Amino acid sequence: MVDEAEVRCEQCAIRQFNALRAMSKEELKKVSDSKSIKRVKKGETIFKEGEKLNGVFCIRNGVAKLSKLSSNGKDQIVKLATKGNLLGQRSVISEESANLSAIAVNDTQVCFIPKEGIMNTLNTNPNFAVEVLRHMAHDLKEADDVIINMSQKSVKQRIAEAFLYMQNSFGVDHEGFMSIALSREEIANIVGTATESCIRVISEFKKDKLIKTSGKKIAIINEAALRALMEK
Amino acid sequence: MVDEAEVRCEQCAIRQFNALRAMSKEELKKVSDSKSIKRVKKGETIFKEGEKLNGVFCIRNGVAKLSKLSSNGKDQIVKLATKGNLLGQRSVISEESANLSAIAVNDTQVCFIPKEGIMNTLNTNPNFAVEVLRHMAHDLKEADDVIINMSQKSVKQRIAEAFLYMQNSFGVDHEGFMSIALSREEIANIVGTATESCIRVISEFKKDKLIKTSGKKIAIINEAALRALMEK
DNA sequence: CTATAAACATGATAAAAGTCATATTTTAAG
DNA sequence: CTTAAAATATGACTTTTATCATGTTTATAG
Repeated sequence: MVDEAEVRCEQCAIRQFNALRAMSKEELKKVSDSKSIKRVKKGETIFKEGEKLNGVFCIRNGVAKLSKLSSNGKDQIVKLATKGNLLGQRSVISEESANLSAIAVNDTQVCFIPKEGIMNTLNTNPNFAVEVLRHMAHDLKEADDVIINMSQKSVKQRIAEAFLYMQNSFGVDHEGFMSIALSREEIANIVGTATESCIRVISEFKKDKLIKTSGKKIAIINEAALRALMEK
Repeated sequence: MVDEAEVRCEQCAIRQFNALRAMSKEELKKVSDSKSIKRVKKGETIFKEGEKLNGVFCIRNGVAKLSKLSSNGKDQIVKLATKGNLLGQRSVISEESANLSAIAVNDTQVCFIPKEGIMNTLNTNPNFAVEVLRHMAHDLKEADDVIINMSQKSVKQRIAEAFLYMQNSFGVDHEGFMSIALSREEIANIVGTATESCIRVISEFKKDKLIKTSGKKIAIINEAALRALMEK
């Protein structure tokens, strides 16, 4: 990770996507003074599970995966985070070490915000606290839904859902390929299956003309069918 | 559900287990004036997924299951809630309809607290907001861990873990049987498997002398082995 | 550009889990 | 107490998914 300092939070449009929008001008100024920007290259770690975090990370651009090592030695990706998402909030608030690791999926810029600015504002500005709460409530709902999917849907359905989610969250390029390009192994780690199983399903989807691929890039070509398959 | 009113929140020891502990005397008084106590019999619904909630439910005693219907028609139990847990918080805060249903696992008493008391306090008392946040952060961590278990562990491991969790959270009676007695189907719905598969694993656990049963009641007789199996 | 590793792909097989059928036991209603 | 319904149990079989082996393609370092 490389440090630098260039943009002021007050001018930063990205904060509209997260709870920082509820901070006052003065609070934001303090945060901005204390923050630092870091460049994280693809595959580099932003923080590791078990680590004590001294602040939160706001993603300026790029995508990070939040994952945890299971006792069977496999990594499970719990969530993909992108522009505007705050990482490490949960750990800072509950004053526990990080439950998940955050690793850059592609080259990424993050702002590191020391926890003091966050905690002080939390304890004095109810608007901010409620806004953080709203985001956490949303995350919790999403997590509950992932539990349902993991336990009740087949690997094929989960991969279909993952593709629809990725397309919806990260968009497509001019040729229709999804902007986010994950390895087969990463996709397997999102849906919680073996890499080979994941590859097999992708091959099947290609054969059935639900998707097409070009290297790591994937394009959905029959969204309706993929959606039907997902819902079964 | 039957309504009544008898106990004051100010005198209620249960609030020490949840975010209401961070309310001031006056705030608590208001909540207490507006709350109502309801008795919910085993199997009765406290609220259903999709319902708009006008407040939160604080469990006085008994156990409730929080579940959601999957598109394949099966119920997935996401969480068991017991004395002191607040239900419906997430929906009230994010002003969305309930994502989960809450159903009494045994005869239960809950206090219904209209959302106004909660939201007003949230918007004016940062201590309370932070306390709610802390609880939600904890729930989120738990949910993430459930995702890992669901995707990476076998049915046998998940059932072993469920038993250890149940014993730890709800305790045992004088004969060593767990105080909470779930049906095989409910256990299956917690670990996300077919009822028959769940029954088979329980039979195997009995044969291997890891547990013993008496009707619905289950007692762990070899915790160490169960724990080893869970971690694999 | 070439060597080497990593990622992708696919077959063969095994293991895990689901489904369907059918008893047996337990529980609850009358 | 009896009877019907629900829950538990188990066998037989199918489907899904994991694992291991091996080949092919694609990326990357030098």
